[in-house]
Amino acid sequence: MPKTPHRTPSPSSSATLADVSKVAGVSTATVSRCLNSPSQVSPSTRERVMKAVDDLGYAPNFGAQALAAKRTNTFGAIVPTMENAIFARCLQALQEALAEQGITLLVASSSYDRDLEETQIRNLVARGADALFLIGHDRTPSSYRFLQQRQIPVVAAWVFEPQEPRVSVGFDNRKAMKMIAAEVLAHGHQRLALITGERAGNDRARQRYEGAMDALRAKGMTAADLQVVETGYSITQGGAAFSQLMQSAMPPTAVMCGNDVLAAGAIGMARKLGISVPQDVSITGFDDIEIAEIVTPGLTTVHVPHRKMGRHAAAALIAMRNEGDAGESIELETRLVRRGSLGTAP
Amino acid sequence: MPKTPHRTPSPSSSATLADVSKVAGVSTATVSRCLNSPSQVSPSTRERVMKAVDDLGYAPNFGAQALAAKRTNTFGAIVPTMENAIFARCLQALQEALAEQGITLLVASSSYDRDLEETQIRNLVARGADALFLIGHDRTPSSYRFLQQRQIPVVAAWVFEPQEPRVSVGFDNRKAMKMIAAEVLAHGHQRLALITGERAGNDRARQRYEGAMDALRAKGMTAADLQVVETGYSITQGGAAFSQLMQSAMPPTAVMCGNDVLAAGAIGMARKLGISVPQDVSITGFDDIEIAEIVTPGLTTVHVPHRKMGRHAAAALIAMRNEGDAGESIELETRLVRRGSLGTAP
DNA sequence: TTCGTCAATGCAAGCGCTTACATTTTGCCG
DNA sequence: CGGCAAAATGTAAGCGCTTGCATTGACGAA
Repeated sequence: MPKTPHRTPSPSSSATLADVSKVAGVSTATVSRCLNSPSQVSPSTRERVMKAVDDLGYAPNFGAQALAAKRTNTFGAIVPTMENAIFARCLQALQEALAEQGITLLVASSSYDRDLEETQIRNLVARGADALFLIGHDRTPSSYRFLQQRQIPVVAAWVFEPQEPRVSVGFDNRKAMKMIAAEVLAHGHQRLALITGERAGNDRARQRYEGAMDALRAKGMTAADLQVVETGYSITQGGAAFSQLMQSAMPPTAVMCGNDVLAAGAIGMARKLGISVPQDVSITGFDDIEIAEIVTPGLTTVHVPHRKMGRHAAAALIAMRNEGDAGESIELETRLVRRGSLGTAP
Repeated sequence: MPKTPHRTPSPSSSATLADVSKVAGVSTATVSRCLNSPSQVSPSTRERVMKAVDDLGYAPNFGAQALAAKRTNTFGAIVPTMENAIFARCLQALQEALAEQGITLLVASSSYDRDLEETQIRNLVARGADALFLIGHDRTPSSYRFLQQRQIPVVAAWVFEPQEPRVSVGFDNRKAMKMIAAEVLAHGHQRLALITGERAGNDRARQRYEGAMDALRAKGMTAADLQVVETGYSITQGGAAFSQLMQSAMPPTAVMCGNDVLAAGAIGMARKLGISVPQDVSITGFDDIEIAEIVTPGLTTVHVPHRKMGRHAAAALIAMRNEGDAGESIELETRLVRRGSLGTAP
């Protein structure tokens, strides 16, 4: 019997396959098969092995497994933030859909920072992510170079750009924002403002701005007619931006917000300032996350297909990984949700 | 020159250390050192190696690295949900504190399900997590057995139980809930209700219930005086529970909620039902997440030290891993936050 | 010039697992 | 019972990386 060079199995430290095999009196190959394709092992052996696994509290070492098998069944997702619920429902759906196929999802957040996103991309890929779910198309060139080099399937959500070569599963931000801006204009508002997150490095924000402008231009208005405040992505910052806007000499009668989080901040601040919505000022959001329904008044906003994006992205990613498929972009619809926060101009 | 058995570096597939070493004309050891302890390598070599790394888009294979180095510098965190912001700020702080020490945080969610949590624990440990951050103490015995076997440092947050052997960094849920319930009673309310998430498998929820009862008992009331609705953990379910409560023959004048998410749902539903808060009914929350400030009226709730828990947990976990330290529980303070949702009994 | 020293580098043995291939066992048929 | 195919199991070669130890080469001192 050839001696195995492994250390003796110590109950208080992590057991290895070899430890299990020794206890069960079989080879490591048999243990491995027992775990990965039980049908190849005789029931009696299987039972013995499983008992050893249990006794030793054995759990496979993921790194070693990935190294040997060259697949991880792990996908990665990087979203700009996990501090609010904007991407939560979509991620949840993504995770559920992947779990059905036995795929684990690893999630990281980039804090709306392209460099941090690049780090996270490398991180997830190094950890063996077979495919990646990202938000938007706006990232560093080196991120794209890296992804390209490693041939990692990638799907971008929250955008839809058929002319881009990258595959996206999402919606047309510009069109959607134009829709809600047009609705605002239809309510007779003339003095308009937009609170947006930082647009540099965020294609969704830029497109939404453009969408708003599209609606204004259609009415013969120009960039000068839209007061823009660019700020961070938190509720608090939304509130601060709103307060700043309302303190100007000629405050807007309608404040459109780049997302529901900023809008919720604005509504909260309005209450604090004693400004009533929508009598004194109208406020609109974007995304239709749960908070939009909770605030008073409810937020008039753009509903985006959170769960649908997650599901379709999962399907696309799986196809791309399995079939080596190049992947195809999918456009999903958005729709206007009318609640109380948008009223006619005073 | 000894031939290396590796495949030729192909630009379109992931490069390995060996590929880099070949391109740079050095040994794999040098490349490895270049990446991990650059000071050991001469500047000229370093430069050459770095260029090769860059050209090839090389990124180390995490699994192989962990396998060889026997440390991952990765910690894991499992929270009950990522669909709302309850744990977000704490996780953020945890992540920041760990990042300062060069540690990566992997986050998973258990959907308030103990079995799923066990799966996630095994998952993260298999992936090489050196230490784990968990919520509460209520998990399957086999989870504890597993953790014990692998000697993984664990810190539980959101609870504080000095009598438990497990280390926790958090606060006394029972005391905190007693505090807010006492405040409700002090406002003259007699007909009370509690909306709570499922208590089985959730020690925080059970303790909060007990805390509420403590306050009632102190006034000579009994379990019969507290109408309890147990439901899920979403905003929607909070709203539904509230609606059910208000439709009873003798509706409560104060509805305490197990957390701010449920409370926000209740407030939203109140508006929908045309019930005014706090004139017709008072509502209280727990946790003091951002949403508590945004809803109308603002939520009277218990502020918990989100970021502090994250930071202290990080420190404890690091100490436990490095010094083999057993770890010590830390109690943090909560405080009552009075906003508009709690008023005097009608 | 000859050492000794030390910084820079290379060599090669694993880390824990999977899997192609080789070997043994089992069950059946003639 | 012998013989054979199929089932069960074992053997051993890596997967990509780190690191203890050996080797090389430069430089200053003797």
